[in-house]
Amino acid sequence: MLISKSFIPILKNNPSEAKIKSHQLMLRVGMIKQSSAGIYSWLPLGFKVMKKIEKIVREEQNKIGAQEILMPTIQSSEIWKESGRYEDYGEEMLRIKDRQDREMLYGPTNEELVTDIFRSSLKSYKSLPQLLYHIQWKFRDEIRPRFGIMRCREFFMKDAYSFDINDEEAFFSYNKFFLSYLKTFKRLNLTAIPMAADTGPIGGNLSHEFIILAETGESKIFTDKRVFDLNSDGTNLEKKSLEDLRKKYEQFYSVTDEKFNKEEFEKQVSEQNRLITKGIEVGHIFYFGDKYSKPMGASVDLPGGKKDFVKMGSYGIGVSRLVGAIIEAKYDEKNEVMKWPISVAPYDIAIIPMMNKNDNSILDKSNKISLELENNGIETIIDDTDENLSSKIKKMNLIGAPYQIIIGKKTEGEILEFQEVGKEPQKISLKEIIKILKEQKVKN
RNA sequence: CGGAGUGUAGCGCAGCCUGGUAGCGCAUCUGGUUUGGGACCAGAGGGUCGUAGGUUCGAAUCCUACCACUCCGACCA
Repeated sequence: MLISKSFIPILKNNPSEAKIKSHQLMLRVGMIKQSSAGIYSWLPLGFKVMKKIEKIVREEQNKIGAQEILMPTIQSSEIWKESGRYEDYGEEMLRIKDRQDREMLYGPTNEELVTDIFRSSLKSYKSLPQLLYHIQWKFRDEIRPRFGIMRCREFFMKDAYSFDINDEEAFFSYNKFFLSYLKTFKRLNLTAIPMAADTGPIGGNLSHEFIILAETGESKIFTDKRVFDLNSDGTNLEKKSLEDLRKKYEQFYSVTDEKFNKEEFEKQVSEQNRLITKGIEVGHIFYFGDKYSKPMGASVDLPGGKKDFVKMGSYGIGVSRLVGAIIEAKYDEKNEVMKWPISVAPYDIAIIPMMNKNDNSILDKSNKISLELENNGIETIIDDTDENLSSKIKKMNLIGAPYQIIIGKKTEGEILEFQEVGKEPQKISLKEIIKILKEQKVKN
């Protein structure tokens, strides 16, 4: 991509309305544009990142056998009346009337809709388990939207739903998502900690929030530092292996303030292991049994000829929120340097030519290098404007490609000035650069 | 919803108190000089001052209502 042809409206000043760094960067570098309170348009740079996050989320859902569907954003109030949540959900639900005066709503979540889909199609225990997910816009009419896309009204979310024959199988499904979430966040280069959580209006009694640490987070968390040393390596999709994984995490005290109990915390966690800080909720999983299947009559025939309501869980990841969450974790606002994890970077490498009006050779060389990189599956962005070096570097630092090449009169032959953002520059050949980036991309 | 603010050019702001028809920096456009860490010179374009009323000879400025947005709080997969 050539900067001169791109739609990446960069501002020199921070817009005054943005108070946290993800919001500042996103407006500054033209990733989003506010449309009204808590509602945003996604411009090319931001959309690219969000799409890459979505892709990773999708891949990790597919890996545990979940199947993708797409439900509408507008739902009928009927099914919500069936579940009883039409009244319970309150002002946060955006209610709309169509021309026939029917009560509709913009979906804040999809338990009812997916339960309706399930009950009308599947009747036998033999069809279970079923894991369905979709990635779709949601709307929650927050009292006070804030922090840009971190707490907005319209947002992009992956929500999955599990259907099982009994509790044991349902916990098995739950644990699959538990693993899937750990793997997803790891690929996004985030350390997300599963924490015991409140179930809120979704209901149920088993729930984990996945939280990443960030000063600007809205959730207060109390945890045992040792939980950060854990990972999901070696876990497979066997029932036992998944149970062990959850136990491994649950052995350490780790909760948000809703579930905080000072006595327990002090009893279970030695003083040097205590960590009280703030975090951003990026995922939330729930088990709620027959909370929806019962009132909505979603049952299957059992082997003995009896019927029972299916046992359900739901599993959310805030895809659009993750864009902000990654920035909160990775943006060095003091030096104005963003470095996207290569798995979601809008561009893999930035090429910075030092232009000379009377000599096109440097730009030609840059274009050749770019083509070569693109042919190897590496996404490039070239600043082909005639600004000076410093201003180009500052701009690229905000765009956040994790690698940069500078090409100018000092460039000698095939040896290029290559730098991983935040590390020492090195002089290596294009071949070596391609090798390094390919390796990084495969790894992530 | 309670409290506090803000609304003037794409972004950041001044002007308002003390009324006389709008200004600065950045960005944009033209020409030129530059180009190894946010360059310089010369010129240009862009705003019915959030909206609607009112007061006044005259309103960005004073008054009223409304709208939008921001912040704090309550709220929150």
